[in-house]
Amino acid sequence: MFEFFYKHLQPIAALTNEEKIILESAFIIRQVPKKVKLLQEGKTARELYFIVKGLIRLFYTKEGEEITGYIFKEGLFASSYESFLRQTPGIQTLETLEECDLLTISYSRLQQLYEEIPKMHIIARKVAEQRFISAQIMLSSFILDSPEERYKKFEQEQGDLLLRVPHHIIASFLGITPVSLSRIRKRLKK
Amino acid sequence: MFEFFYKHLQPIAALTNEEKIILESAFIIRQVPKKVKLLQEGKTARELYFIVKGLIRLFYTKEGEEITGYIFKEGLFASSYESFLRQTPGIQTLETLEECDLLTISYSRLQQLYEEIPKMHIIARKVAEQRFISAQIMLSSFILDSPEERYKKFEQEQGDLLLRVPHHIIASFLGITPVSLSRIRKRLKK
DNA sequence: CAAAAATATTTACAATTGTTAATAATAAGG
DNA sequence: CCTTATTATTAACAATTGTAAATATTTTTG
Repeated sequence: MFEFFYKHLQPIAALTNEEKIILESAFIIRQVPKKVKLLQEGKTARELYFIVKGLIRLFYTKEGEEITGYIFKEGLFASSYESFLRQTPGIQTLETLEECDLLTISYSRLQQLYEEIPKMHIIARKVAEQRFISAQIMLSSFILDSPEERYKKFEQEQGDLLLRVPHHIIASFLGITPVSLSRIRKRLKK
Repeated sequence: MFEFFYKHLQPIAALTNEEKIILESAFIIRQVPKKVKLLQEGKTARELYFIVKGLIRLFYTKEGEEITGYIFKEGLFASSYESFLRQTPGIQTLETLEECDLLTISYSRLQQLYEEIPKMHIIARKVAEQRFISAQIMLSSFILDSPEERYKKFEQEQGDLLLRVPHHIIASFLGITPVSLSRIRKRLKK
């Protein structure tokens, strides 16, 4: 369980054995079934999740519709960052798309960790930085690309998700309707 | 010049007089005319700019077209964050839209500042956090809203820019063509 | 102030997307 | 294994957007 965690932290910051022991006491292993809401819109995110196995999606609710904002996969820290970082209620919901193996940590325990393991600051900053850059790339794709181009890029970079995630969820992630996604796929097949 | 700077840092972190003196020696005051490129696509961003007066736009180049990704105004730190944070070449260009009064700092001088003023870490983190949240809000607007709704929100939140910035620049910022923006404005007038 | 450049709007048409509803295909649950 | 629920595709039509080109309008600059 933790080996996978360390493998992903390795390139960011090397960890000593002492630090690993602290981490293993701080993060709680949790198995979560499919379709479980980890965070409800309107609530404050109290936890951060490192995904060892499974998928979590973040979505907004608009006029009764669920509109996907992000799909977290293995090796990522999933959370509603706005809500978690500011400890205020947000408009995002988190839900598992598959059965998940998670490493969970609370906001308050994370603050302790910052003091116990100073290196944690670096890790947190780099993770946030990475997340920011990822948001920036997505944003630029919305500004620069047509829905069809956006789908093509998605296919190249996250094609595996096409097999794991219902297409109507991917459609809303790309900012289009399922109908339009289906048409784009048909168009590209030829 | 620096009063405006301090006024904006105040809510983030209070500064002592000693710290202010260091800041005043670290940041270089610079007047830049309109239409000056502060960063070229393909180059690495070596500087960060705090805007005291004026506007700077960030844009991408696609098939000869300049497509606006962000418009920085007074009180913001302008930069290509990806390129600046990672010190690697990026695809973003920065250009002044008006004559600007800037407080400029280099990447290396900023690293020194982190050591001279530990509080600087907090400021940097909060600024980055703010920028991330802003990107997240923009991103969600692309996923959730139609171009028309996006324009309405822009009008409410950044309406002042409609008078300061050419509309074709705002159009590309909203992910639409100038023609479409003109039609939306016409539609909403009634 | 006049000519040139930049910006904004309009028109006409094609392409794409949204919407709604029906149908087909697939997956899940008792 | 069959029924039900979920997901995916298709069709038909309306609305919106993109594209290209012409025309206004405004701003810049010599």
